[in-house]
Amino acid sequence: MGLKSSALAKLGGVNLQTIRYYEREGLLPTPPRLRSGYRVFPETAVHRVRFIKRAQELGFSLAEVQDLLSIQIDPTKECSDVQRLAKSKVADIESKIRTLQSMKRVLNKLAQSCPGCGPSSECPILESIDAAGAHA
Amino acid sequence: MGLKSSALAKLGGVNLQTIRYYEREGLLPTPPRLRSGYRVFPETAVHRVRFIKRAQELGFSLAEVQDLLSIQIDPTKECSDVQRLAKSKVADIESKIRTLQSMKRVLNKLAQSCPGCGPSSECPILESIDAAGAHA
DNA sequence: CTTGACCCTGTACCCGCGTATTGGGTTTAG
DNA sequence: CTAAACCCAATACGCGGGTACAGGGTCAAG
Repeated sequence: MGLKSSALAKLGGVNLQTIRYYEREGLLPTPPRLRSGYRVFPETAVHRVRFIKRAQELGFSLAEVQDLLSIQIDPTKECSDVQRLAKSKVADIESKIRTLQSMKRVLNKLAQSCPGCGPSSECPILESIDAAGAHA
Repeated sequence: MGLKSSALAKLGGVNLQTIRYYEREGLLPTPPRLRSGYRVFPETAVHRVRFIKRAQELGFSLAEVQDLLSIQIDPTKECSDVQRLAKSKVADIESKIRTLQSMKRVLNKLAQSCPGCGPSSECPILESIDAAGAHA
């Protein structure tokens, strides 16, 4: 019963150092210790580690994961609080997507303007980056 | 004739420190110095600084900007080399977009599954992140 | 009793891209 | 002549999310 740090790391799919890092950052509750000083985590900590990793995959920063966790724990918090965070993260992601799409659009236009042959000194791509004018 | 560091910074729209940083990183050619040690950049350096900033806006890292610049300078390099870099950057961006879109899709599904009311302890969003199973 | 596998703390380091600070030397206008 | 405004080099710091290393204690098997 109870997991030592490296067991938790293994089960959670993360590095041992990461466990300690998460504890320092307050993402994992401070575990009790054996008289030797060894940490003993409850089994539920595996759950917690996986929660963190999965929330990260959804685009949440560790600070935001903190928020999610504290909402989860605080009984006065509501589902709507969670939903608000989720929606704001979606907006966040959408804005990143828009930025990337505009980069892609410009790059594609540049790539098309280039014949793909000839000396680089006359490459329209480079010239166009050089001539950095107004470009909606 | 010739620009001192801070003049170049102003014209290039960057911080003075950034100019020195770019020089250290080899993005700006080593400028000649006055006997006082002051750098004197040619006017064309403004061009260079703007090139760097614009390439960054298109998603290129400074290391990649290096590549672009060395292609631009090397007369044996061809337009096709530039085009290759541009296309691979587009692929790069597309992959980032796909990742973000999949995050967004999952988050939206989660947000929809949440009634927006009730205690956070029963929030389907949190439960779903918790239950981190296989999720294409 | 020793060896090896494990755990601890504290500290330093990594990535990219700068920015700030400290402690000087220079140049120029008044 | 002096003070402001500028330049220099070297170094440290910031973000986010870890990772590595050094120098120790601990625990189980043989």
